[in-house]
Amino acid sequence: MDDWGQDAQRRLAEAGFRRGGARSAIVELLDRQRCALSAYEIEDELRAGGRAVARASVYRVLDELAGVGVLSRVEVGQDSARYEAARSGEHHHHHMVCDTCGEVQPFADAELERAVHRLARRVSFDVAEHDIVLRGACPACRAASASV
Amino acid sequence: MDDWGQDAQRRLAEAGFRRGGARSAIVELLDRQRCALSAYEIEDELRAGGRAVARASVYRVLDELAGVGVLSRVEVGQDSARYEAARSGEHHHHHMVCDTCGEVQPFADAELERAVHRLARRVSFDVAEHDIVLRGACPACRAASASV
DNA sequence: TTGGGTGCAAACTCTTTGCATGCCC
DNA sequence: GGGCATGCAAAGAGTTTGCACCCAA
Repeated sequence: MDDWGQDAQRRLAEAGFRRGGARSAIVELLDRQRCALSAYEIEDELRAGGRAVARASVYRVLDELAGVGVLSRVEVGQDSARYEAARSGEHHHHHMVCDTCGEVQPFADAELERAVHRLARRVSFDVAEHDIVLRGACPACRAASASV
Repeated sequence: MDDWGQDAQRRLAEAGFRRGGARSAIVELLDRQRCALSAYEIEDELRAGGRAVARASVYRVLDELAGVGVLSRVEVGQDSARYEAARSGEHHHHHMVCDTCGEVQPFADAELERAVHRLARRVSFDVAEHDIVLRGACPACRAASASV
């Protein structure tokens, strides 16, 4: 499961970046996540893990990772942007966001992907990526509002 | 085509809002658009049209319109949020964004909508809305980069 | 030794809030 | 006349930039 981390480090090296402690710490943290984190969450997790990284460095490294194509930036709402490892094929997924509590859950759907790819061939743009966000109520918040 | 504007005004009134010049100017502007505008674009258009509205009022009115359910907030990238009239059924669409020049184009696809609705029944969330963003190169930017 | 990597702080952009004034009802 | 609507300015949140120091190569 740490192949993403190694792949990311390799691509950074190929792009001419040197090694650095802050960058490695961020790559390792992202490699351990199952879903997207915000920049602040990344900063907090790193500090909690005993390897604090300056906020500016967090943003710089995220930008570099996105630049070499191993990081996805996900916009799930009005709040801050989220970032997650862009793993190859089989892990491709999208997100559901709870309007009430803000919880973010990943989901994957082959039929939806097929529809997107068929559509991509018909439109005037050269489509490179796609993001799909479902918004609504998570099970917990739905239960809470139903009981009121 | 101005039924959206009237509908919006009616819903605002039902929600207990009074009438106001700034609000009317914004509703009328949004009613004339074919795709989403940013808050700054709205402010500029209004000033250019001779009915300047303070930035704070733009945001306040957009928030009120979204609150009564007649405005969609669209996140299309790293830049600012965009807003567009949420017209009923037949006008439902999503967006393609050019990574190079930032152009935003609307598109609609029935198959994609069907896939989303089928998916919505299977997931744990109560899905109320969905956003789909395609990113890539618009025809002009693709031509420009191919000729380099 | 040299130049990129990092931390710190300030700047910047977009958005929200506070308060005084003015208009709708 | 009373209270919401608006404008202006300042505050806030998230992100970016400038610069000095440090470390990898």
